[in-house]
Amino acid sequence: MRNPLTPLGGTEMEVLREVWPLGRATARDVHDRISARRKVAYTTVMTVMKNLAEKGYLTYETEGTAYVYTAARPPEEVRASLLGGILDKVFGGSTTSLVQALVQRETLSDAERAEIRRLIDGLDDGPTDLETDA
Amino acid sequence: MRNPLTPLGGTEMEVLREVWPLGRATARDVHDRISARRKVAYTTVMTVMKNLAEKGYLTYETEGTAYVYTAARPPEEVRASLLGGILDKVFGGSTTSLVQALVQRETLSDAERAEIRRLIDGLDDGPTDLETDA
DNA sequence: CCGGACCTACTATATACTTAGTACTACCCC
DNA sequence: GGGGTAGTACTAAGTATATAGTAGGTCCGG
Repeated sequence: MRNPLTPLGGTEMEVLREVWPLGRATARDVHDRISARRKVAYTTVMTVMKNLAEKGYLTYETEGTAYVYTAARPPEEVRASLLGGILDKVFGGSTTSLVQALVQRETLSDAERAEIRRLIDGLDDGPTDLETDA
Repeated sequence: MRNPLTPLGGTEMEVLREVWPLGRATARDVHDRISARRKVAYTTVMTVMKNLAEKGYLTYETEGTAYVYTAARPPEEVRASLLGGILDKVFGGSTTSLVQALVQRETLSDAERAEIRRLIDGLDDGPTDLETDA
């Protein structure tokens, strides 16, 4: 596809999201986890992970005969950049328009509302917020 | 691709976003507008619009020899559903996580902040139009 | 040292989306 | 009515992603 809406496909994202919490992960690790949800071949997971490495989302080192993968880019960055693409291509860059679509679909709890308010007001940005009303 | 992250590709979205503000649009209308930005064949636009009709995003009626397309689903619904997919597949369903990614990337103006606050609090004054539906 | 377990590499197929060319049709104007 | 204009249908090819099989290597235990 010469002009995708997102730089990653569904399975690629699915794999990434397994690797992230694991820190270090082999194809077997990821396959085990995904298999708990749906049927997928071990080699499929391998191929996807290799592709993700080629795209720069994962790096790997050999450990014995196996490859151990780790995230090459922080999850926050990947998610932010992906969402940025959606923001531009779907919402014409309008942040409020995006948020509107978000609330239109979701019923937010009071806690979520409060959390979101905190986020948009930038009260917790930066790495210097490890306390104060968490 | 058997498992895309979004139900629409980049060009499909681009076309949809031209049709929406037009209300009724022919392939020529859309082609003219997209051509102002980038080079694309008229027939390409035609094909994409036909595909969008097949997918249920557009309907058409003939007017003389030409097809006049209109949106089959309201833009808000399409955007909300697309974003919902992203929310689930990328952010694991966490709304706050998504908003975090949003603010991490964007610097929000005070007006936007206020507008977003209104939105999440469900007051929904209707579109205050910072963007006029792109 | 041989077999099984586990791993990668290579290969292949399917599907979706993008892009565009070519051919044919309808219509209008002179 | 012939030729240009504009439209659609049909066709096709390229690329990305998903999916998975097969072959071959390594290593460990008996």
